[in-house]
Amino acid sequence: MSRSARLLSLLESLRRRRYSVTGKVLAEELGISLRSLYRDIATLQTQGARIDGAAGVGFRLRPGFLMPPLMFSNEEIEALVLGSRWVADRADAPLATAASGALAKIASVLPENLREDLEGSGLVVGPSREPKPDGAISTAVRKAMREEFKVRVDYLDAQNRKSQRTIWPIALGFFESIQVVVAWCELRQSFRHFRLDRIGNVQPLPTRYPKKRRILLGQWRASEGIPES
Amino acid sequence: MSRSARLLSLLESLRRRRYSVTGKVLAEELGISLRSLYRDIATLQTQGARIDGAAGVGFRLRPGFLMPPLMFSNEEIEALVLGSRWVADRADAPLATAASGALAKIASVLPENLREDLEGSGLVVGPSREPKPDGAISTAVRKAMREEFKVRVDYLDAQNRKSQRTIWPIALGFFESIQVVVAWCELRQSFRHFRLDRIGNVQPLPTRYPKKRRILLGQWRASEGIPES
DNA sequence: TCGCTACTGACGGAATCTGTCGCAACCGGG
DNA sequence: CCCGGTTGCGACAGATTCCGTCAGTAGCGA
Repeated sequence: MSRSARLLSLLESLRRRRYSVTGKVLAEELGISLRSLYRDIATLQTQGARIDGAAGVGFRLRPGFLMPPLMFSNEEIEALVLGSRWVADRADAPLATAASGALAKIASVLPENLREDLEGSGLVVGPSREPKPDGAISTAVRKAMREEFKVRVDYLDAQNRKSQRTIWPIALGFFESIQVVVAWCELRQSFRHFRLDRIGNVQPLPTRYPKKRRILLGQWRASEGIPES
Repeated sequence: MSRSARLLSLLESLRRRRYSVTGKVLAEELGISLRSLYRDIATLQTQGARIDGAAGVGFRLRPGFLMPPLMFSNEEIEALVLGSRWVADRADAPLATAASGALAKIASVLPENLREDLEGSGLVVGPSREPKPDGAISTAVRKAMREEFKVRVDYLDAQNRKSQRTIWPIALGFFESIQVVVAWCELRQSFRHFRLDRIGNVQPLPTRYPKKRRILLGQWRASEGIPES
């Protein structure tokens, strides 16, 4: 690989990661020595890329870019198509529609050859075995999450006890056949998760919850020991 | 000026002009010889830049090398993030990397407020229960599909009989825990599907298969009664 | 304090780049 | 049909850059 190609791919590697990467990892990824990596970083910096390097932590590309990114590779197109097909198959109707809408927008900026890749992609998703869960609940929960509003739900717990709770939904997890909403539960005053198929009814409340969802998400991650993805 | 810096500014020069420029002009602008300019153009082309050069006319950068800004709805962003996370979790390593790469590229052409939606998306994919299948086989099959090449595989059928077949892979299906490749089997002279975890070895052949993959895909769909997605 | 990591400098051998020359192929206009 | 302008390619020798290794400094977090 030529050096200039390598610089571009280094930029991509940095762009891809939202948090710090150590030089050693990058060097291995590119197949060069650590010393050369530092030289490459220096080169990019002199050309205008804003790269933070902190000792003991790693490198990070600050948003604010030297160049608009290059066009998608055909593998990236494949990944997007496959992912969208999965969403179209597994998620509730509005989200499924959004998935194909997003794909259409991407297609419209693609050069001819890549558009062919997109349209003729051979990566398909097998149909889900389980029947689709109630889409209305999923849609309502996502809406509340997006806008950071509280909702009131009728819930049936694992022991089949009914309860009614006010929760602050902060994440929605997709598993093989079920979906689980992670939320702060006002009743229990702690983070809980609720299977979507055990929620009988969702009533959106007009009250915003008092913290940023991102903050809550971070706290939940910390409490469960889940690293930043 | 280092060569890599020069390549970037050559790209800028080409992008700035809507119509053809002669090599001589570009060479003078960059302060290099004509021969070196041709070499630089060739380098950019091998790196994916689509540059038309017509004798007697000049060079021109065709659109589609750099990504234009994109606009999505919040729901479309959510769909893309969710889909990409699923791919990043379930597919083989290169495809998983491509998924996050695509997302990063999308992020960098998004306006600020939408970028926040992308980074703070609360839609997550539960970890797969099954161990990941052998990524090398999946990668090799995808490559053959993309380039329409035949491959030779060692296969263990449902009755545990070993066989070696030359197949034309045309599609790869992702199911809950397994992946299945759909292919034309030269041995059986018909479309067959092969579980990826029962393929012991994949040997890429240097021969292209004689029909377009899209045509074969259509024939297979017809033979199975699957509608166009 | 310790471990990890970002940085920098120097050096010699390897790899790449550069300009020059020559030549073929192609386009448009005379 | 020819001719000037242009892209494109190969070869070559000298200049330049690049690379890995070794050594050392310094900052961050625990």
